[in-house]
Amino acid sequence: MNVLDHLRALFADALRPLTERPEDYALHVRPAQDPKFGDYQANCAMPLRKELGGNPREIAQKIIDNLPDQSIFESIEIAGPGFINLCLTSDALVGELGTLLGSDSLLPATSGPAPTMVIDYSSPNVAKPMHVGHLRSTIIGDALARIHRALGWNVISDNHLGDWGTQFGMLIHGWRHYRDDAKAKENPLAELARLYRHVNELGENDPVVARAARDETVKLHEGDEENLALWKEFMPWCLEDLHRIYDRLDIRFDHELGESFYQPMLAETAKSLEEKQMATPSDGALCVFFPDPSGKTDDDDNVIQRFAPMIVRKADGAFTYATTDLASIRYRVEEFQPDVIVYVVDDRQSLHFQQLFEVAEKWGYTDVQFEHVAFGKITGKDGKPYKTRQGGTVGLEMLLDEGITRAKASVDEISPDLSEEERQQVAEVVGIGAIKYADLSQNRISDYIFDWDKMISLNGNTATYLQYVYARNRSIFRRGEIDPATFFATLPEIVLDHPSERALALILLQFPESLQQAAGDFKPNMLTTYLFDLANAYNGFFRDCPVLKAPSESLRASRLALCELTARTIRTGLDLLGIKTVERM
RNA sequence: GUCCCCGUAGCUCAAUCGGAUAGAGCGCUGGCCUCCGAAGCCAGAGGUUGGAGGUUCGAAUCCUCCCGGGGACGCCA
Repeated sequence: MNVLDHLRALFADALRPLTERPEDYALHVRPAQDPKFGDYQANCAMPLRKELGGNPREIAQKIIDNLPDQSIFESIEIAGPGFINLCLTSDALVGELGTLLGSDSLLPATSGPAPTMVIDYSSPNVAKPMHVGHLRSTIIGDALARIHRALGWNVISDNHLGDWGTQFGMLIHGWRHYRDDAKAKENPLAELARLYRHVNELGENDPVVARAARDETVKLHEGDEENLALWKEFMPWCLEDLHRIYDRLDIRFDHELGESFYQPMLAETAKSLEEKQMATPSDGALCVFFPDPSGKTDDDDNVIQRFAPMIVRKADGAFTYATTDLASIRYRVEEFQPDVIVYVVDDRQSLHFQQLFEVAEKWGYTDVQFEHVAFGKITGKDGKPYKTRQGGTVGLEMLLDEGITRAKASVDEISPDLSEEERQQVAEVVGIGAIKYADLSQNRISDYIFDWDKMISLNGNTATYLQYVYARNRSIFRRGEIDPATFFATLPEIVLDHPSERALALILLQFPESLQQAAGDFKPNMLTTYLFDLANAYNGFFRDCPVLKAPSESLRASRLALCELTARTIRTGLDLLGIKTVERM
């Protein structure tokens, strides 16, 4: 069981006679900020004083007296204005570690019905090369999906592809007029990419071409059979192209329901909004307005609007992405019955989502929680959007290649003893891991400065550092010629005599807490911070406590167990971030 | 003009619904390989958390105002 949850349950019981909201106050139990305060601290007495009055230290004492079971505590002390500092017994820690070591999973079994989450991320436009702008949504979304799954959620990941946009007009126009049959036959995907770039370039200088491409899009949307046939021909090639990149990133989706999927539902969506009198005609378009609830008017006697209107149908009859998003909400709710729908989309679309969620609620979707998980942009060291030296967009594929190339150069230099094949494998794991971790380790809301040297560095809070700690850990088992699977078939007794052993033990038990934190706030950096802290605690242990040369067989086995649990935790934690590990590097 | 996000060490960033003395990395200074991987570890210096008020036992965190940066704002998605 998760230690923190256990302590909170204990304190909730102790608080029950004192307040009507024991669970709320029990949330003030948390890991100690400083080891000198103990392992955990309960900060419930001070806020409770607001409700009960009196002296918070006396309240703290009452809480302690009410604790139903104090056997897991080495000490319980009241400090300062009423902090309750808790120190766990080594027996309690050892017991939990033993359970973990003997279990297949590092995570507590979940109880109760699993909540369902639909998570929408990545969402590139097909038929256009993916670029650096798609990176954050893809990586953060995938990590959040994995973390929630690990915590027992029923997670449905959905890639809301842009597969019905103007790029198809360009492709269709290009296919008709500039196609190279030989190339199209040999590699249709490459030919499509070439045609897209070609028409895009032509259109920038030639209004006639731009117009022709737009007309093809309109024909497609109107259901023109020939254009629809071409669309159906192109789509598998486009998807194949996307999946190749997702494979490299080790990312998969449960669904890829793009704009085209919802296209048949849009008219009905608009109609429903109109019937419910949520949307009204305005200047030929169909709009949802957001009047200020106060009913205040401006100088021209118009009711003040909180936002610009959401346009459901344009004056030319075309539907907008807002309509598509509403249709997708209806579909997702009916199809998956989610408790929450999460959108991992950049921060610039906050207003759109604010409007979308408000309209959805009004439309009747009140039993589902909506979350916009926003993030900032990727910039270069100059703080401007990340571009190539020539000022162009950085392709995602090239970015991955460069990460691997840079990692390969490091590995070649540092580990010449590994075979070329193994160095290449290591480079791929390190390169991709570095790119992902650099993104995930930062508070997602800030802009993030893309810096190759920093992300592949072995110093500091990087994937490479964690992978290195993991590999060093595994080398202990290799050097000792110990196979973990057979060695731990009989569980050794764990002893925590040295402070570094104890510190490592404590943090090992906090892995589930870090996941809950990361999941609760949709902040993967909570998990990266935990893994970095764990790696540092392990380094302290590794420095202070010889493992293979431990003074006794039993201590050796105990320390091997701590190594093994550390390795499992780092491996699992990185896996939940979508990052792989290698046994040697 | 309205609204949203951000402002923390020289630089890049953390900080668990408000908690004890605000923490890391880089860079800087010094120390550690007859010792399980030195791509490493340890120690040190470095702060008026943009500013001013307020709320309270307690504020980087909440409220108000101001300054600075970014972004969004009717027929693109």
